Amino acid sequence: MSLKYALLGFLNYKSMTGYQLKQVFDESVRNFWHASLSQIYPTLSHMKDDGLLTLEVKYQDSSPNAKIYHITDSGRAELQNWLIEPMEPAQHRNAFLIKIFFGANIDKALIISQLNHRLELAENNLSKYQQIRSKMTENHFSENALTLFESLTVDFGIKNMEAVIAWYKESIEKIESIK
Amino acid sequence: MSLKYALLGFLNYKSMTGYQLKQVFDESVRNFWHASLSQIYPTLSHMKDDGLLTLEVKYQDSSPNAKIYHITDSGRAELQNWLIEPMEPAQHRNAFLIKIFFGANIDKALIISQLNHRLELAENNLSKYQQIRSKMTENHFSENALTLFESLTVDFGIKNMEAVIAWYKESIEKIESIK
DNA sequence: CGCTACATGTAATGAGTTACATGATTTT
DNA sequence: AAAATCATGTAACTCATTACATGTAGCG
Repeated sequence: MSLKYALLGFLNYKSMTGYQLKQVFDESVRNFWHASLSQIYPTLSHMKDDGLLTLEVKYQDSSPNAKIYHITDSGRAELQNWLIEPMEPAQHRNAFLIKIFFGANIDKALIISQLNHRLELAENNLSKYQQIRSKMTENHFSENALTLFESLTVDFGIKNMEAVIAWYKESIEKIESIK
Repeated sequence: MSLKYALLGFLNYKSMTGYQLKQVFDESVRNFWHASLSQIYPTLSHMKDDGLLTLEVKYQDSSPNAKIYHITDSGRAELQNWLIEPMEPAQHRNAFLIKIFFGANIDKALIISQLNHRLELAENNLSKYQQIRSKMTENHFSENALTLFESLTVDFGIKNMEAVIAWYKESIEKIESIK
């Protein structure tokens, strides 16, 4: 369960509500980690039970009471341990490659159009990531440890999109050239 | 549930037992899809209930009876539909990038050693994939539609490993250069 | 008048992992 | 004698998605 560690990471920077954590997720790590509110809320509550967080309730008239979570020493230790301890690379499943693997079963034009669709999406993603990266450079991001690491995750996205874009293009050509 | 479609894909080529399907998986698509026997068996049984497969029991003395599954017309149609219909790209989670994102919280040497470990693994994977690819070329693979698609999945793995290897190397350099 | 933001959850379902259970035959 | 191969499963658990449920305030 890495959601736990991502939550600890953000709460280590600043105490927040589940709702705010969702926003922070969506602004920063959405491209490689996403979590819904209906997953965040019970996870926070469970982490509180485990002593990783404490809860401060802020009473409000207009909205339901906001539950502000604070990281505890125990939570900080848990985060540290997770960051320090090496973990084996996850074996990602790729359903699209299953489709490609069995691609000979359908008309090649139908595969090519799916590849083209994904090529377009990947090109959009790439330019989105490149824009994020440019802004980081403008803002003198990645000149200190704190921001360097954030910029590396964007670089990962860029490298990845470049690789899949090249693969989409080559694959389309190869499939077109076969009789 | 893509396991279902992967099973249909293989059973479309040849009728098999769950045990044999596991072997076929491990020999061909393991690098982008893996399934355990304890997941395959109930899935096959469920697919049979749904009319996608029929069951032929082969009585044996030495081992438990082998259950050979055959794809039905309905199963073939389901496979076709899935192959034809476009699907949105999955949003993969990457726990390691979460670690990198919060990397400033720990000693940089501990991050670098994790990056180096993964770099080594990725280089091993790359050469493994390249060997598979060479054998395919030797065997005149990828000269017809049936084998071309299989070779494309290997090319994907190669492109991907090359990209992450470059990222690992750049990241290590950047982290080392920061004070 | 409807949409978005704020703010919280529960319940059901699906997908996958890990542990447990059985047992003969063949290979090292 | 131990390990691998053949061959089947069940049960408990984790992680994540989707649907459902509630309600105010402010903006256009």
